[in-house]
Amino acid sequence: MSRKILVTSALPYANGAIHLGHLVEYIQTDIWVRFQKMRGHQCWYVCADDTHGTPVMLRAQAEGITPETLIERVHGEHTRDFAGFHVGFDNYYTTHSEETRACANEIYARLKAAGLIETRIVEQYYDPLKQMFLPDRYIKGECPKCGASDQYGDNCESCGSAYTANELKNPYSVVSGAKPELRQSEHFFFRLSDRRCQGFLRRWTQGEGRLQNEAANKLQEWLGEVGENKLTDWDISREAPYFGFEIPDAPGKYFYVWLDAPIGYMGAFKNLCHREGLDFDEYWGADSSAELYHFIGKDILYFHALFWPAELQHAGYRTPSKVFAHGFLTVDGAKMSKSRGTFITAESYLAQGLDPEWLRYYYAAKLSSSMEDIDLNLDDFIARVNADLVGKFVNIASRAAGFISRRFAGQLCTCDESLPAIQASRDRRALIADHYEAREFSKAIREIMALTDLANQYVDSVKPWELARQPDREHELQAACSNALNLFRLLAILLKPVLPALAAKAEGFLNVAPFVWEDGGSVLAAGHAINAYQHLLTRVDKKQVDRLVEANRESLGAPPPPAPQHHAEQQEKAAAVAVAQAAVGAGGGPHISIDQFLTIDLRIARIAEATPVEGADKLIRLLLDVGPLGSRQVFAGIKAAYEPSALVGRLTVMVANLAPRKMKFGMSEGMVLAASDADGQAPGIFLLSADAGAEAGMRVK
RNA sequence: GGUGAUGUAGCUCAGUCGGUUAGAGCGAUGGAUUCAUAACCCAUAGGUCGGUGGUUCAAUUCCACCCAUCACCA
Repeated sequence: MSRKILVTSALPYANGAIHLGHLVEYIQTDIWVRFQKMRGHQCWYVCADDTHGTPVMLRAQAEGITPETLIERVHGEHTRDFAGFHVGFDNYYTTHSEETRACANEIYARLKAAGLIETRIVEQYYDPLKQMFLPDRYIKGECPKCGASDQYGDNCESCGSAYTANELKNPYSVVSGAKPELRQSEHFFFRLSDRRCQGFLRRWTQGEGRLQNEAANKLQEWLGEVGENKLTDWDISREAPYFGFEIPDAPGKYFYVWLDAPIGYMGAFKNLCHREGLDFDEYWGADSSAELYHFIGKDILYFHALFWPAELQHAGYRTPSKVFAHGFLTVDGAKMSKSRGTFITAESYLAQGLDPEWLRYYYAAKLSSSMEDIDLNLDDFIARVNADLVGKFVNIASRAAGFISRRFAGQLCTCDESLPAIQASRDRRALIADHYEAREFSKAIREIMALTDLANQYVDSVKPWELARQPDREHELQAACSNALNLFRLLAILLKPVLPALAAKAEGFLNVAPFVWEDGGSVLAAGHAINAYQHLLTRVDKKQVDRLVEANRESLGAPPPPAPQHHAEQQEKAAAVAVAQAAVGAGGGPHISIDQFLTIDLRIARIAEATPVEGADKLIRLLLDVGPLGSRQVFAGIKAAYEPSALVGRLTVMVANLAPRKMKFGMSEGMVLAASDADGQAPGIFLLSADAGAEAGMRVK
């Protein structure tokens, strides 16, 4: 029975290059789609560039071109990169399209009619020179807590504290350098907190198989307990100037980029419908019986499992059948890093001459249905691709083809279907199909490689090279090689979703029509003639990988990389975080200047009160007397080592300018210093003391 | 601080609804072989299953705590 399936991958932002992190998702999706198509289902795979928003607008200005020119260029780059990795979209479109605009307007109008759009006054910074409202990450200033300069509008790289842009001291616009002013404007909100949305989402998110268990649990957390409503309304509008869709009944206001991004799925499909003569409503109508799947990264689960289904539901469309979230990519166990050269773009991978199917295979061998991160271990990548694909899989064809071509004019004889290796391939087909269907690609690969081992063992057991020396055993030789090539064919069919180009070469070599899944149930007929064998796949050379890393390495001091695989405006924030982490990274590493040290305001503090904290195992609430600085409440995780009453009256050292932190139990306004052995070799926590004569409030330096 | 995930051989990972000697592939070592891009085949070595306690006749598997990494929340 043929299914009607529509599949999407998340839309990459039109402001940057595709890199290996992105490719996890597109390759995962593509493998799944190719599998569905091989099985004869009607499966459409659409995606698009996510083109709107402030970053695209500003980047275009910086380059002196229009946003339209920028996104057109990036669309070309993305299309090229995806094609290079054999990602077979049926349509790779753009959100900057009339189809997407029409869908966005329609959804907005319906939500408004349903009473789910609300107007509110929002106060935010405005750049008077540039004449635009500034997103938090386009404002810099001095940290309100530690005074560090050049900090972003949402948190401080220096002390790590979080705050709002309005709290920054001496703020300035990153765009123009001007001092921003606070201005009010009217924004539109999607009322996610509405009873209808909440009720619907509680049911929807718990739907059978709708989300991975881990994701469903996370959603449960976001939704809160029954009766409690933790959802907050979503600001979906932005003021001009903004690159995006103007809201129909609100001149000068635009849809926030994240509103029209998922709607881009519909726009891309609508465009495909036009081209292929498909019925849009058959896939998106409220009563659609087609299947709709979104592959996404775990970072955008919130948008796809809350906003998006709630929007669709209340705008009268069908909601997604399932949302598949995957984890992030690490390289050699760490976040991708430009300074280490592990922030590798798709373009450079291809330009350095690496085979895209090596990466497809490696990812497949690592991917499961869970949201766990996957690691690209470069040494393992080389070893695994070479051993599995070249040493085992391709080797089967290579070791049998020569005899068939030279001795039998390319002709095969009857395949022995009772052979254990052939039987095993047959027996495992259904299981492997289940693994593909369930996105358990690593399990599928494990099974296929076990079959590949069987095939090589078979060849070894019949020893064609010995048969070849015995003239009276010609037929045995032909039979052995025919069996081997049939085994190769069966394996190539099983691997085709992962290795489409290699499968195509195999089809050419075996002189057969493009494989479909059902072909795995048959063997090549006696008398079938194959073509001459040519190498199907080369080995990965470690030097190539080294060169790739070198080509992607940026010298220290270069601007921080965008976040590994985040989307749209989230990129900016992650970049700031990355810098903060790099600063503290190399344990014990770089020196700091005396000035940097002096930014930490250490003070002698007298413990005025010390009480246990109800509900916390490790915390003691301290009230510290800091002399002229007054008194501070600090929560310290030292309960394991100290009895609260024993602390009262003693002097210790505190960080007085640490950003206050709102904790479950109240504000913590600093921290006290204590020693402990990070390795746990010498257990215990040891609070610092001051020698006699020190007084509360004295500076420590 | 809370919640969750992860932590199994040098590497990448399975697995254990508690039960005799914990598995695979790669890598290493030894052997065999030469059809195949020195690939393949056979064999061997290598793990106190993150740590400490507890429950149990029995725990890597269950529970508690701790450590490390990551994520989310506040």
